[in-house]
Amino acid sequence: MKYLKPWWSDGGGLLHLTILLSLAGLHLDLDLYLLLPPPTLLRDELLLGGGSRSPAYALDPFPAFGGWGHADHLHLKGQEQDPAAEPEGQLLREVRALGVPFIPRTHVDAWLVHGVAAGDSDGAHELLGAAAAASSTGGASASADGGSQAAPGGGGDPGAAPGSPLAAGEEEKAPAEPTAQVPDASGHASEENEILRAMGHSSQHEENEQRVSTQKEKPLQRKNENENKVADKPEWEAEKTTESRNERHLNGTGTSLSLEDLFQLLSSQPENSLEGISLGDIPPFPGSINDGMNSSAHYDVNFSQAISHDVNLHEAMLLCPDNTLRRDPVARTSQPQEPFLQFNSHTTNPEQTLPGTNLTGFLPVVDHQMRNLTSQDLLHGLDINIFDEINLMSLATEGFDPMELSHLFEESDSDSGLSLNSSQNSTSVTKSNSSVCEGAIGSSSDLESLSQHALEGAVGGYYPEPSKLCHVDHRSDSGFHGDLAFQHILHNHTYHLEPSALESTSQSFSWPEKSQKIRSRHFNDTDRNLSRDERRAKALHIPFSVDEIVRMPVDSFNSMLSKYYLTDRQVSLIRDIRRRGKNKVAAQNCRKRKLDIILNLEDDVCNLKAKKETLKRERVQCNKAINIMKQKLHYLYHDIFSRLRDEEGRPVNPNQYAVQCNHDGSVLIIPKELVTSGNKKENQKGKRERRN
DNA sequence: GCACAGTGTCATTCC
DNA sequence: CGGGAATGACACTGT
Repeated sequence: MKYLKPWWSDGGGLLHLTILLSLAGLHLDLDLYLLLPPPTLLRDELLLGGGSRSPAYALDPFPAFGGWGHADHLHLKGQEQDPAAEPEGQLLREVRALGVPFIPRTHVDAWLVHGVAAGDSDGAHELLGAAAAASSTGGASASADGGSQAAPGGGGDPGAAPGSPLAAGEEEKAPAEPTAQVPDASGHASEENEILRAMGHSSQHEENEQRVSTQKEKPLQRKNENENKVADKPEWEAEKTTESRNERHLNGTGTSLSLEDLFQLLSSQPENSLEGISLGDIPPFPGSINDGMNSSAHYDVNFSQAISHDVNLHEAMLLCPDNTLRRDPVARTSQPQEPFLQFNSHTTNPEQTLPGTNLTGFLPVVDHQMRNLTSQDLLHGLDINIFDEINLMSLATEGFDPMELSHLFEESDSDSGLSLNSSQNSTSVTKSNSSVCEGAIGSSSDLESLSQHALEGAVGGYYPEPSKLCHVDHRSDSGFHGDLAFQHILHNHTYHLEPSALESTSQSFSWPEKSQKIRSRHFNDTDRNLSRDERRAKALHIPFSVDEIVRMPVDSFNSMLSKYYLTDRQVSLIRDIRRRGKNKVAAQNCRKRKLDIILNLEDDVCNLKAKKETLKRERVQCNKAINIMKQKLHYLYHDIFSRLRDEEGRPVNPNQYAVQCNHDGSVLIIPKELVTSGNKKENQKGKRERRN
């Protein structure tokens, strides 16, 4: 709480406060979701005519610091606004159709109170008590109003609102753990249980609301898809422009008292609570966050990029390794584990303090987990990769940026497309209209599923890995889970998740030291069914399947590109997909052909070998025949000469005479000398003839 | 841990 | 000249 003034006086929103506190201690990250825009933003929106839609902004939390000027007017509007009077305003429809997160006001209030308690200030108890008492007037209705408002807002994703039956089912377990394992909390166990039960009811109520909103959401999404074909602005641009609008819905209606009173109490706090604190004590935010106002705009407007905060936190950590990002020992020893205890002990009316929020069942669990970890324990496990993953998450949550996504995919190419989990996750979404939010809180297992579900929704098909949330989760205390609940508002319900994927995804929740390992395993499990191009296509919202893109004839392909409005990135990706697809088929054919050639050659070799054997056998047979003929000739010779007699009647010596057969058929017995000489002459004659 | 096969992709060439 | 096929080379993954 001490850090409130510098930021507030700087014009920034409460969000700054939470960021600052998150730097000093992990327990305050939750407050990142308190979207209280700086006065300039509010005025801008007023000028734009959006003020009437943002009762949440109607609050003037800084009366002691000058206020916003229009606060009263806005406040009246916000309180007068009847959810039924504007059930589906165009703006709201646009926002929901774009799947932009929508945070029920009640949750914001709950987190605010929680964040205050986590602030570990002496005045926090009083503030909490006062806030609870103040919210008792509007808190009860806030639970209902906030829930009803959350439903349409969460309509961007059926599981948007954290309320869920699952949470209700787990709510009995959740409170028991911290109570049993943390003796300090035993004194407040009953109060915790009451709170949790109360919030379980609220979450149940919200779930019912979400079911209604989910049905409304589908046609809206279709409408949005159709509009995308015509609209020049891609979704991600539209989302950016509508983020501020979404934020207006964050607080919903009805519970402004709790916030307002709290702020008044804060402003009326003695200055000693702010003593010794200056901006100089606060490590500057690097990068885009240059000053309080800018950072305020950055964080407040893009409340949905809760992870983005973490990215900046990471950057700050990198730039200021010795700064207070790592909680100082004093803070570590003095602050840990107190927030929830304080919160519980000083929340006289749980239902009003945390109206209708699913955080109820969740907080004790997180608390329990956090109790077992020091802030350093949590931060030590965070490496660059984790923050890079968080970057992915930020992409998913903040406006859809095809360029960045594409870069991400390119970077992830080497890791088997780590990029993203995709389609499989979404099945859980469709499945989890009831379960997504249910898991919102309830138990650690629910938390796992929640982290998964929340990821699924990121941005239409582009789903960061659940483990990323896990990393963030470790540092961000329960606040982040609130963001988790927001993330799945962006669900794209067009993708399917296999049941096995659900199981695997639930395993993805782990603490940092294990997350990398499990992350890769999870990715392998969940992303196995999608090629990289398919993931890329979904990430860029390519309205065609990869198969279509690849197999389509050239003419159809070109006409398709000209028929639909596609960004350069989309066209480039489509052409790449087609090229790679064609080449992939070509490579397959090439290999098949090569294999066929090899097989054919092998067949040829076999045939030739067989032929060789046959020829060998024929040769042997011929040789045998020749030998037989020689033998017969030899016998004939001997037979002839045995019968021949010379002029004196003596037998003719076969060694001196030879039988010569002439061409005319005559047979002569001539001396071998003549035969040899005659043969020589004939040979010489033949040679001469051949020479000539 | 290594070898190997299968696969996707890129670069290049050819048709 | 553009698109696609063919193919060598490389990297990655699973067995």
